[in-house]
Formats: sequence, C-alpha cells, structure tokens
Amino acid sequence: MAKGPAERDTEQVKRGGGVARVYETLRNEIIDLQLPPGSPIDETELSARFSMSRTPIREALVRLAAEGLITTLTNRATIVSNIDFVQLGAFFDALTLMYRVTARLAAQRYEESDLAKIRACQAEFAKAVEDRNVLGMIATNRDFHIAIAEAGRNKYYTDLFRRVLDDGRRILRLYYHSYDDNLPRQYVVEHERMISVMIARDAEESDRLAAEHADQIVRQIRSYISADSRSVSSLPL
Amino acid sequence: MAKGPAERDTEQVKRGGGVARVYETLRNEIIDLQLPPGSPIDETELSARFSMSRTPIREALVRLAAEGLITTLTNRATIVSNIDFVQLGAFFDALTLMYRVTARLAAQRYEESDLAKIRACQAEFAKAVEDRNVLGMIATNRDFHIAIAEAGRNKYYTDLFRRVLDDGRRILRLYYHSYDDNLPRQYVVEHERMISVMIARDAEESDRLAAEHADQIVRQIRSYISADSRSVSSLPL
DNA sequence: AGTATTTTATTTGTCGACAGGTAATCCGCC
DNA sequence: GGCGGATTACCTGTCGACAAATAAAATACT
Repeated sequence: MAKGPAERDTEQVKRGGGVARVYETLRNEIIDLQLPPGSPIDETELSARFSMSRTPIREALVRLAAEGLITTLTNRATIVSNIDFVQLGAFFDALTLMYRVTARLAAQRYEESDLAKIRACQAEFAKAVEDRNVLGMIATNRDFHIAIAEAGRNKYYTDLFRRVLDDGRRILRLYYHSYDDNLPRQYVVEHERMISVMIARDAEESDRLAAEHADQIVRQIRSYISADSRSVSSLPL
Repeated sequence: MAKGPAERDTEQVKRGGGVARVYETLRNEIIDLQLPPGSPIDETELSARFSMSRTPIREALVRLAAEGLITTLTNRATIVSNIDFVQLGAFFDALTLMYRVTARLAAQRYEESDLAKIRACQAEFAKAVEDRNVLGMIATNRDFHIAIAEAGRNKYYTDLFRRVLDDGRRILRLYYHSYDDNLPRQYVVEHERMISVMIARDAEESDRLAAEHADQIVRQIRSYISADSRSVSSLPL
C-alpha cells in the first residue's frame, strides 16, 4: 500500500508503464499536498528522479494539466495548481449533489459484487479511524464514496465525483491538524447507515442521508476555515 | 469562423501554439464524426499533415485520451473512441441533471455580461435553424447551453456539462439525417422561454423548463435510435 | 546610486533517430 | 491444402540534443 514516493526503480519496467507511474506518483503527491500549491515542477529534475527521458515525463504532466492539477505557464515554469478558495461554494454544491445522486443510483442498481467492494472500503475506513491515521482516513473515505458511485453505474457521475473528492482531499489535508476524535467516529456510523439503506434499495432515504452527510462535511470544512484563519492567510496566491 | 480543418500553415506559429491547434482540430473532427469511431490515428501521418514533429502530436493525443475521445491500445494503434451505447441511459441521466442544475444556478447568479453572451448564442442557433444548417444547429445549441452553464459559475458543473454535450454532439451527428423541420423550431421557442424565466430570476421555473427541454431531447434521440435500426446495427464495435 | 540595456543562464518546446513490441507475411511442415 | 513457427515490416515509446523564450545577472549609462 505505502509505495515509497521517492523510489527510483532501476529495474526495467514495461514499455509505456513509465508514464503511468510518473502520473500516479505525482498525482498522489499533489493531492496529499506533499507538493504544495505553487510548487515548481522541473522536468529535468523529474527526469533525473525517475531516471527516464523528459518525453514520458512531459506526457504525464500533460495529463495532470488536463485534470487541472498543475498549471503550465507557457515557455516558463509549470507549477502545482492552487486550491481555488473562490470556488469553494461551487465545490460544496457539486460535492453535495454528487453525494445525493450517486447514493440514489447505487440504491437502485447495486449488485452483490459492488456490495463487497463497498464493505471492504468501509472496513478500511473504520480501521483508519481506529488507528487515528488521518491521512488514511481521508484516502479511504474517498475510496468508499467512489465505490458507491461505481455501484450507480454512471461514468459521468463517477468521473465528476472522483474529481470533486480529490479536490476535497487537498482541502481536508490542509486542515487535517484540526481534526478532533469524535467527528470521524460519527462518519463511520453514518457510513454504516448509508449502507443499510442502500441494501434496502430505499433510494429516497439514501438521497436524504447522503444530503445530511454532505452537510456534515461542509459544516466541518467551513468551521476549520473560519477557526484557523492563519492557514487561510498563509495561502499561496 | 470557418477555419479549414485541413490547413497546413507553413507560416511559423508561436512556440507551443502547435499542440493547441492539433488538439482542437482533431477534437472537432472527432466530435463532428469526420473521424468516425474506430478510425485509426496514425502519429506519423498527423506529423506529416501538420508538418511538425511527432512529439507535439503525441501531447495533443494524450490530452484527447485523457478526455476519453480516443483510446490508445498500448504499443499498438490508437483509435477514435466508440460511442458507448451501453451507457446511453447514463448519458440521458447526466444530460437531464446538468440541464436542470445549470439552468437553476444561472437564474440565481447571472450578470449582464452573461446575458449578452447567451443572447448571442441563441441568435446564432436561431440563424442556423433558419438556414437549415444541421451541423451548425448542433454546434450552436451546445454553445448556448454552455453559456448558460457559465452564468451559473460552477466550474465542476460547467466541465461535466461540456463533456456530456460533446458526447451528445457525436450522437446527434449520427442521426442528423433524421431531422425534420418542426422540432428545431420548437427548440428555438423553448430556448427563448428559458431565457425569459432566467431573466426573471425564477430558479424553480428554470429548473422545470430545463427538465422539459431535456425530456424533449431524450425522446427525440430515443425515437431516432428505435426508428433507424440500420444505423444501430452498423455501429462499430 | 539608480536605472536601462545587454549578456548570460536556465528551462521549456521541438526535432530526428533509435529501440522495443506487435501484427502481418512468408516459409516450412504435417 | 491448411496450419504453426520464424521473419519482416511498421508503428509506437523513448532518448539525447538543439533552438527559442524567458528570467536573472552583469554591465554601462545618466
């Protein structure tokens, strides 16, 4: 699970597999804020780090740029994209809507195999909460909701939800030091309830619970932001 | 407006501008089905056509692949992605939801400058209908709804909507020969009503009209598909 | 001393070429 | 004559190098 991010495998990888590795590694580092917003991305440096030519590196960067995770100033530097606090309201809106829509669809369309995946994710999330593993919590929470979305079988929703949740991971990671212990446990309980209602194929109730769950998270993030004004003022522009 | 798609400008373009040209050209050709699903994309051929090296071509292709417009079989060919009729239901769902959400937000948040853009798009759409310009109709209809989405000021919604509408363009383009004349006029009227309600800042009614509009389009596409079974059976796999 | 201009240096964007891999072709064998 | 294996050919993935563009440094000038 914990692949060292600085691994420079000299073992020859399959042709074409290099780009994917660079892409995923950088993606994770950006989302986990190991590469904070504004960090310069040096192609030559990455070329040395992954011990490959600049060409595959560039292709990975193009993909990241297409997702909006990095910003390329033409002919100049390329940097990690900033967290757009101006669009925070848009983020909350989209998050809430996707929570509701995916929960609703999942209740209508889930199959046994989906259920297994969802339960596995929930178990990992519960374990992360038990272990006070904040970063793991954030990641497994994301996986849990993606699993529900996939049970809904709508690629448009799943893709947007993935993007929204990943943006959320960056934001939550900003405030992870503010976490207290009781809220996460509440999330575990709420997740369990969502699963139960989904199994009962109650779409309306799934929708309602998802909306509540979303409000919970939105309130939490809002409280973090207003409470810890230092972080906000130290944001990179 | 009408940039020739096969233009091979020998005039030296600004550094970095080449990729964007290739990307947009190919994107349009794919969406307009000039490059039908399954068409092989040959890098060397494109390199000759745009008279540039394969490197910038590849970067454009990576972007297109990230959007799902092309599919790359590793170490083998890369082809234009197929229209996924299995997920047609998902497409209708997402289309309807985005119509509603963006119309609702636009009614709440539009500003004067948005209104100008929306009216301009609507004028172009009406003109295309008047001219019986089917391809122009499809394109300007898309632009009209994107303009409304942008007035809603939620980048998540706008981006997903753009993707959905572009997929829709490909599907509509498949059946454009089935168009009869009265339906497009109805769309013009419906668009006008949507604008009026939006100006009145009536979010609920905007939502309702958008849902109706979506149903209209869904019904139309469904009728095309069931009526013209030949096209469906000749789909590339 | 401060500012404008030239020079240098670094980094990106592009190129041509090579190597690996897959599919089609050709040949030998049953 | 048909089938299986080796060979060929073509295309993709990767590489090292060069050129343009921008930012920083150094120099000249007021």
